[in-house]
Amino acid sequence: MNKIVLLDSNSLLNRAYYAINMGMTDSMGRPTNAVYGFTTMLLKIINELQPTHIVATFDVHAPTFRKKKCDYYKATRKPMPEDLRPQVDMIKDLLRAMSIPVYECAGWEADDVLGTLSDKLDGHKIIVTGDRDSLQLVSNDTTVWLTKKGISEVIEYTPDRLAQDGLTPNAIIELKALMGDASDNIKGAPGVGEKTAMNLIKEYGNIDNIYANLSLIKGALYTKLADNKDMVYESKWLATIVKDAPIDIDVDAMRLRYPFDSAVKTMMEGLSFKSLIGRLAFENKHDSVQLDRTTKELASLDDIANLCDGLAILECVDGIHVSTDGMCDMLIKIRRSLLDEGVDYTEAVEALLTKKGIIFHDKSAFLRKSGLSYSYDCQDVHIGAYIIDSKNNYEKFEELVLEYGEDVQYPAAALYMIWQEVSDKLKESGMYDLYKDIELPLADVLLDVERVGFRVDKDILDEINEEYTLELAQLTEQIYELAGEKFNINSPMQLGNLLFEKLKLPGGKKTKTGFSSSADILEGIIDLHPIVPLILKYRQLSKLKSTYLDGILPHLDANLRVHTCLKQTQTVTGRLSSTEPNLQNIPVRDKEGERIRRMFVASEGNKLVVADYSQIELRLLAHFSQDQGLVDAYNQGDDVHSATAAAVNGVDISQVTPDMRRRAKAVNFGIIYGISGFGLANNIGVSPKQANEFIEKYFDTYKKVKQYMTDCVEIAKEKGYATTLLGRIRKIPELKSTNKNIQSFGERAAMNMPLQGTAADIIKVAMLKVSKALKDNNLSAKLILQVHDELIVDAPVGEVDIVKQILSDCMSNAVNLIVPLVADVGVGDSWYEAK
DNA sequence: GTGATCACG
DNA sequence: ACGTACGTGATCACC
Repeated sequence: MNKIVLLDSNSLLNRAYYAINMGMTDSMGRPTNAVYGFTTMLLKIINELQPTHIVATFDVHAPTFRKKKCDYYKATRKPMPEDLRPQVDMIKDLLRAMSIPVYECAGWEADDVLGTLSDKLDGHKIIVTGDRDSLQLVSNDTTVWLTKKGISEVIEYTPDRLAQDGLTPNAIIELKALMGDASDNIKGAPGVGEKTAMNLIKEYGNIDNIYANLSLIKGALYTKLADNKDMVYESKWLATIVKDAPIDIDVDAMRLRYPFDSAVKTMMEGLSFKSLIGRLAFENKHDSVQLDRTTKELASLDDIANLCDGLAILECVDGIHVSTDGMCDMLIKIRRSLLDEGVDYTEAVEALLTKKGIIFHDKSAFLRKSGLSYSYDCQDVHIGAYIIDSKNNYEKFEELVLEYGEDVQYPAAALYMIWQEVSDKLKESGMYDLYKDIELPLADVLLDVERVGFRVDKDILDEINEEYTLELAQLTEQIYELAGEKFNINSPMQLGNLLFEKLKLPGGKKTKTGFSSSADILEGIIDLHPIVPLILKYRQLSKLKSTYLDGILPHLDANLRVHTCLKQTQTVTGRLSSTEPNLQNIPVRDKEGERIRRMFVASEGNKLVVADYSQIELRLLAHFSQDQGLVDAYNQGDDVHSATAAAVNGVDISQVTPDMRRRAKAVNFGIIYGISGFGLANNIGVSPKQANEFIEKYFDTYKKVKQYMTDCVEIAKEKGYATTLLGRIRKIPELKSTNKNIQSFGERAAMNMPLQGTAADIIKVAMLKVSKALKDNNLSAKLILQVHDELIVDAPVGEVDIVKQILSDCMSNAVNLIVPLVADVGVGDSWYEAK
């Protein structure tokens, strides 16, 4: 059966244009970012879908015959950005060279052309687009590849996939008719948003049925629907993609001619698409380049295994085939030759994995996607390159290759060359040990942590959710009542207008978009109007609900565990980051935080053992500065904030008032962040003048701290980077900026990096020690999370005591400082109880 | 996509 | 006279 890909070219170019903004140009300096993104997508399509036919559709910008529909659209459509327009012609030229026909129809939207093609063509049609509207074209023989996150990922929509979201192709139209779409100038029923529309469609199925049963609908919604019936029907007409645009269809012309003609290669060379050329196949190759051993046709598993000894290229396996996404033609050739021989691909991959000395681009990503484990000696250039320059995160192999100036056409060779350069740089900069002894083994620990996951008590979650839902409904009503109107409380703009214009509360402008309604502003006017505290409470609950209740639910697995992704190459300071979901920002501070943390529980029959470093960054400050006052305070086991307050105010530690301690604590934090009078003032609510006095007194008390801070900045300026205890560097080019703000930022970063970065180093060492100790003692307790200065272990009740000991020892002895490194340990059934 | 807001260390 | 605390990620509204 024919497999026909229909490209929604304008939509894809638009997505690509915004997704790739690193100033790509061709040899003549013309921007090529959108063309590049589009071509990448085309490559992905060819590799993954292996279509028999491809056709591209475009919008026409100067239609000769206007259908009424266009008049609606043109009113609001944003003009195409200046540096995107010329790229439309570039891609059309490229498509022509590829013999991919271009369909466009004056007076009709590209959507309509897509609709017509998908309706008239026989076979399996796949529409590739970034526009959700096309989902209405999904059918038994038409699927939609919808781009996500720019263009790097796609979701394939089939009728079944739509049903998962509670949708049907027709429902897409009905929804849009109800809620409208500002970008297409479709009005819908004003006041009906996504939620209401979804509920209506769930209940009644379609608009006709809604209006047939209108009497069942009560209140404001009835009025909104009744008053706008005509508009809703007009919107539906506008939202419906037509399937009979007047176009001549020539199926044969759409047949994919791949490998492409060498003209395509020439053209891509002109566009400077070096990396893409290596991943596409061309006919009539008259390469002057000598093929090396990495690109020759491979015949057997032995060949692969031999070749990959010490030189391999694994990034992404899903199920039974190695994806070539981000990878090389060598793998394509391996696949082809193996398939020709009838060899099982899993076997081939496993054969590769018996080899030691493999160089991975990104081992973690590979193992994550494949579900495999790999514990032999290996190297990882993604991690290596991150350590060399933590600002860059080369998640895509091509980006890494581009950065290191290698040739993507021979990816295995490129990877090998990059590894050579990375390891040289690591050794030169004294960071090879950090790489080899800490970061590389840590990657395996992190993967284990992810795979074990954190148990969530769904009953508690549901209970809190129910309660919040109720309370939010009540708050909403009260807020509307006090405001005298309904509005979207979640909209900072609408809220600002209400508070500061309608209610004329003081607070004025603060952001460039309008009034600021942030919590600290609202706190300042909390007594001036009864609506303010209600809004604060609403904000709090809706934040908690959307992020930590509704936001966690989709991440629960069948065993009610969440598996966060701990990224090792994300932050500039060396910290980890946690995503999908972020388990490093689970609320803790007040009563509601307590309730949320009660959801996070130990496995059946287990306890959570939680250990966190006590003031690790401040202890590091004492260590680095060697300030006697600070060092003594820690060695004597004093409460350091109180000791600071006493020293700064010149009183005995017993005379320190809570307020003095609070301010001293704020100054201590300020020091860690690279103090500024303004910042401190903002934080503790005093005048900048007063704040500056605090700082002055602090530095007077801890003279060597001041010296240390000054030295940090000076050394960083001289070297261009700041360092940590274990030699990790953070490049700080901002220090060279002529813009004073940017330079000041660089200075604060230079003061902060040794503290925050060293703390990150230390807990990484502790994690390795803990992980090893748990294994060495044959414990089934598992490390399940790190939150910057805190480690969480899920341990059988019988192992709790030894785990407490292990955590405390490993953390305290991770490194040797001139002050004690203390870790407090707690045990409980939930995260809350254990802290 | 960007900005505002707010959750954490 | 400027604008600023350091490091993250998720959600929402808006363009």
